[in-house]
Amino acid sequence: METDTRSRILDAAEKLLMRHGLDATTLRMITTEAQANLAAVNYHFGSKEALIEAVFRRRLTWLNEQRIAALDAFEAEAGGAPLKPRQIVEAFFGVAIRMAADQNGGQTFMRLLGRTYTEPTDFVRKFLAEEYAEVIARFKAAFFKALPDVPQEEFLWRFHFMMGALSYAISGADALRLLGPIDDSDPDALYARLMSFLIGGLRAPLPEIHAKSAKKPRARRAA
Amino acid sequence: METDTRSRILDAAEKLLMRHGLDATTLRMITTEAQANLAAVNYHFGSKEALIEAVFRRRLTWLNEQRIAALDAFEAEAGGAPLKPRQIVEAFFGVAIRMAADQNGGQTFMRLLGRTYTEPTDFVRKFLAEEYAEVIARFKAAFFKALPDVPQEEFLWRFHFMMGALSYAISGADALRLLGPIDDSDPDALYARLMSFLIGGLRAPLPEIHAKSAKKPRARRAA
DNA sequence: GTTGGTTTCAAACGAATGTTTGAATCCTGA
DNA sequence: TCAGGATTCAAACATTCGTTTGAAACCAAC
Repeated sequence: METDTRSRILDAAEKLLMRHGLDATTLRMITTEAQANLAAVNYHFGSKEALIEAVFRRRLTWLNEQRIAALDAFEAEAGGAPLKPRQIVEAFFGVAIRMAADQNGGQTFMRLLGRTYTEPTDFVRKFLAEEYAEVIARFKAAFFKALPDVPQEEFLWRFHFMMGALSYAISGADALRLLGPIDDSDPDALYARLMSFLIGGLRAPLPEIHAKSAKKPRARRAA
Repeated sequence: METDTRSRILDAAEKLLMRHGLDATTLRMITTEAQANLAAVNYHFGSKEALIEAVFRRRLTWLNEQRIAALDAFEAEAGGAPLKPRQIVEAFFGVAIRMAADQNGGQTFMRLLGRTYTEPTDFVRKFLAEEYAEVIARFKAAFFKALPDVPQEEFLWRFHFMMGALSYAISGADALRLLGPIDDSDPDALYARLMSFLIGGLRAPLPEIHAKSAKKPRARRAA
């Protein structure tokens, strides 16, 4: 390829980290795939950890900027009024699912991101928290405003469940093939499927544990 | 401890594999934690891979037997009639969430299982498919019977999403803490929360994509 | 008490890991 | 053209990995 060594290493690392995980991916695998010398990683990035961090930051910063931009657009359109839950879900998860459909590295990265969530190394969790701080705050506020009758703790759990569904939606059909033959080639279909599921879950009737919590007992339906 | 070396190794491996993943967990970490000699793993299990397989089989077989038993009970009670989706969800995910609440190893194992789903090594995927074959077949049949109006492909995706939500529900608050302070100490509450969410997602309105054929669509979409 | 099989132990094995080194090579600006 | 920083390269660095070995320790049966 014509691209420089640094970019080739980032691309190769992204792909191999997605496929084999953070620990099982060796620098020799990466530099071989990138057609670079073994020492190039330490020359360009300093260490393996710094390379991994660069791989994540390269796309994650952009992803969360897109999320915030989408939220900004909806809020400008609404002009002070609470957004519809569907819009907030679209801004957060829709952007992610669309990036996961991008065959030019976006898909690889999103799969890597999904699997990293459940195998957090300390140093990864550290800069992941950094990268997510702002977007989390913005979306929490938007959701709380849009769903005032859903207890905040309940919503946080549902958000967490939604992240899980997203992660599996993106993770590729690896685990899916346990269920049998299935077609995962249509990103538009996946987008529509996930959206329906997420909104169904988000707006499900509240569980019974909130009855004793002295809230409004008749607010059985979310929003 | 009173337990024998073999059991101590299994317990230590389960705990450390959950915390650090399959590759980052070394035999020296395991044998130190188990207060056993390094060679004990190869003596009792033959290899690191065989140990990992033993860790999974020890509890996964039992878990899936419980799932099938729960399904059997519901089906016997229904006597040929289709089950309620809520009952099938309860039999599959409820059993899992209840095992994840068991502080005596069950929680550790379920977290390990959840994270392994998104980091499948070849040999793990192999016996995971074995262990799941029967239970998947049973539950697919039950769901198809209970939800005849949901296209099978759509349901498989929803089942996949539900697995993702379960995985995150179980995975502990590691990723959750990104969202802010939250209480994950009440297993009953978690059970109720997840059930509401799953059933809400499972019964959500179908997405718009089901007009086209299952394979390559000749006409891409209706207008 | 001695035997024979089971289990534990310290030590070492070769292979693979991330990193470092210092010389070669490339490339740009004067 | 040539000097000098940027980049590449082969080789070696010290560790750590999973596994193997052979002797020591344990333990029930006779």
